[in-house]
Amino acid sequence: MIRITIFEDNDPLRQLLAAVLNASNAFTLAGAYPDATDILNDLKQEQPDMVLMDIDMPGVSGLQALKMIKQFNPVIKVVMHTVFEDNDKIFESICAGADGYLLKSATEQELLQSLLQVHAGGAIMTPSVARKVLTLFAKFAPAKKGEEYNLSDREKDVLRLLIKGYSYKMVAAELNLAVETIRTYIKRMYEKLQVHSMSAAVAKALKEGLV
Amino acid sequence: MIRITIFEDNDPLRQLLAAVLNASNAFTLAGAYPDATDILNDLKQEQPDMVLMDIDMPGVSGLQALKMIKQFNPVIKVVMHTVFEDNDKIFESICAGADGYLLKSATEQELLQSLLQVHAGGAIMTPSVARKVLTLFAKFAPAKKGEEYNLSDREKDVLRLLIKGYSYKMVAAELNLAVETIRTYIKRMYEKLQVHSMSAAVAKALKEGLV
DNA sequence: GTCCCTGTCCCCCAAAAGTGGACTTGCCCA
DNA sequence: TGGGCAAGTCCACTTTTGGGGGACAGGGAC
Repeated sequence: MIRITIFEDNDPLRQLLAAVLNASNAFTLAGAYPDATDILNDLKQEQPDMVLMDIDMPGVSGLQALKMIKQFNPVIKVVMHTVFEDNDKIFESICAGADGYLLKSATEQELLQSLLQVHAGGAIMTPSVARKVLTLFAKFAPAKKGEEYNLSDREKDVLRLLIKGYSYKMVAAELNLAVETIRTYIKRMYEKLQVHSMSAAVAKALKEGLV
Repeated sequence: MIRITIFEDNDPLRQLLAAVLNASNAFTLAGAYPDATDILNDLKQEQPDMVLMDIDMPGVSGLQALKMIKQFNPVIKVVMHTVFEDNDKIFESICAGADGYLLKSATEQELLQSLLQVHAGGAIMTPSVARKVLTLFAKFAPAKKGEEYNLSDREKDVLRLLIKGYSYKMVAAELNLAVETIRTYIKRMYEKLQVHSMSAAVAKALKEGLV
């Protein structure tokens, strides 16, 4: 039996969820609270395997609660539960280590199914949320690799060090080369990248995912 | 009826998929191919609403095919289909705009269900893939932690321009200020960021999502 | 009121960065 | 088999930065 704790400020909904989970033969309710004010104590006492967390709660928000849970014990799976598809909240939840993001519009079947899959080590999102995640992802990550600047190995070495804030001297020391040599690498690199300063090169490298 | 085209080099599997899709009353098979060598022509002739794409095919890979489809017509939904949970391929697929990423271990029910949800505008991933995506996401995205450097508005302005490769002079010109003023901002900023060069400041700003 | 942060400006000076050559070594290739 | 060419090594010269000072007005904070 999977021990699960619910945080949900809406009384009827919380009772419904509790009933649904208790009725299933896979879950046993460890606890059900209308808010997360005393969450750490609740968790310590009940030791749930997972938590179903409403995002919008008075007092401690679901997001804060999520962070506290993951800090307390990252093994506890946390599924966020909300009516809104708010990009920022989705984004924050994911970054805070949420294991799932379900809309309240999901059916009981879907909910149970999803919770089981999370317990099995997966992560779940309703398709509309998944769409947003993928969109966000594609926007954030795509260090577009399209541009190929043909930097030589040495040039990339140098670039990596520049990104760490090294000066010509420090790079030279690090690579056991003369400073003058470094100057040339950088010079040629600037030509390839079409920049004229370290900061521009570093910015380009980080933004386009070179190195 | 949703028009769908299949690319799958494994003959029995392709035939099975075709049969399953044809048997459902939601889909109609627009085409089924063992490879994507002539994909653009295939798409032009059949005008499918969506594509189920095997990733590992001889000749044109599923990844390449995905990119071609999205370039040809981004409206066509593409669901990637594979046996492997390969991080790189997941990553690339997402960045190339895939609308879903299904493992071949999914049941027929799940497959049909998922394709329907994609057609409805969602995105789908098997839970294990979703887990990887979330992990990648949390790693890639915004290291924007609580680090607060208390940069003033002007300092942030300057920082933004430095990231664009501007020199002190250019920043001064852009903001209609004396170069000496810019020097002061940058000096104070360096102290706050605890760096000693433009490149280090730019790197820090980009890595930690300041500005 | 005084203290401290911001915004604006100034000087000086040493160090670092940016640019223009120049030389050697390989390697590709015609 | 000699020319071209990218990469690796180095020097000289000019500009830009970085870090050290100060100055002064306006605004909150205390």
